[in-house]
Amino acid sequence: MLIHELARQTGLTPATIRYYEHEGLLDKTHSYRAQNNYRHYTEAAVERLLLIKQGQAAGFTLAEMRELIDTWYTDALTLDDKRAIVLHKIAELERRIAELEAMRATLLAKLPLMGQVGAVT
Amino acid sequence: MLIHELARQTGLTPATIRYYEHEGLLDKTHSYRAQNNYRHYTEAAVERLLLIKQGQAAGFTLAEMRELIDTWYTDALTLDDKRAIVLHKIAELERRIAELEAMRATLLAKLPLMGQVGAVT
DNA sequence: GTAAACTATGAAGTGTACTTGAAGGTCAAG
DNA sequence: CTTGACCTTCAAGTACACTTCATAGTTTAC
Repeated sequence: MLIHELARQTGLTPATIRYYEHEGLLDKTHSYRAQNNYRHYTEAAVERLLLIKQGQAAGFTLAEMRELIDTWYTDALTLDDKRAIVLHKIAELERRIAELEAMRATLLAKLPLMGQVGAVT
Repeated sequence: MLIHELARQTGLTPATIRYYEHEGLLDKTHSYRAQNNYRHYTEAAVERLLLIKQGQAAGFTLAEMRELIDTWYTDALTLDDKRAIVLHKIAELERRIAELEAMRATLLAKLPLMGQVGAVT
């Protein structure tokens, strides 16, 4: 598929996809160039971009997502090391979930006080 | 207290606190200027900054935090309107928590597959 | 009375993640 | 055979949240 179609399927823009490629988040397994120099994408590109998008929504930077994906493909780590890295990322997510829940609790706690003098700092 | 002490108590830097003031996140109820032009802060400043910090950790922008805090102090909204705005923010937080949990589920699902050919997109 | 450690301002620089613009090549439809 | 909708690259611009720098005034300790 062409970049326009990939953009449609992922909810990104063609410019963002080119930017991600430039940042090393996509590689030759996701696209090839046709004779006219147009990028053609595989289904793997859709899944990779959706994974990156989900990571972004979860607060990971592009660099973090690239590192995470890279651990999958490196030969410099054992399978157990790779699993440990992913488990570490999961723990990070759980810490963040706890932070959001703390903020939620803070807002809930302030809710009944709203409007009172000095209730909100 | 001076800016250095406020920074210590909040985990921010003096520069960041001045920046927040410049961005309208602190006002005269949080500090006054001494004769030497030094800022002196009240305890309210500590709580305000910790609230902002918590909001930041939860993914809210400074502009969002300022808006949220402003709803507390405006006279242009009824108490019910204010509560509705805060409830809306809480709903936003819950959507974000769901996104983080989705990412967590994605990573957990990939965990047992790691190292297998084509397992990770 | 001077050195260290604070305070101030304003402007410029940094990193992340894009977005926009310029200038041009390609392709399908009528 | 031209119009419109794609595609290309590269450079510059934008928004956010700071950080750093330059310059200068103030306060505390010895």
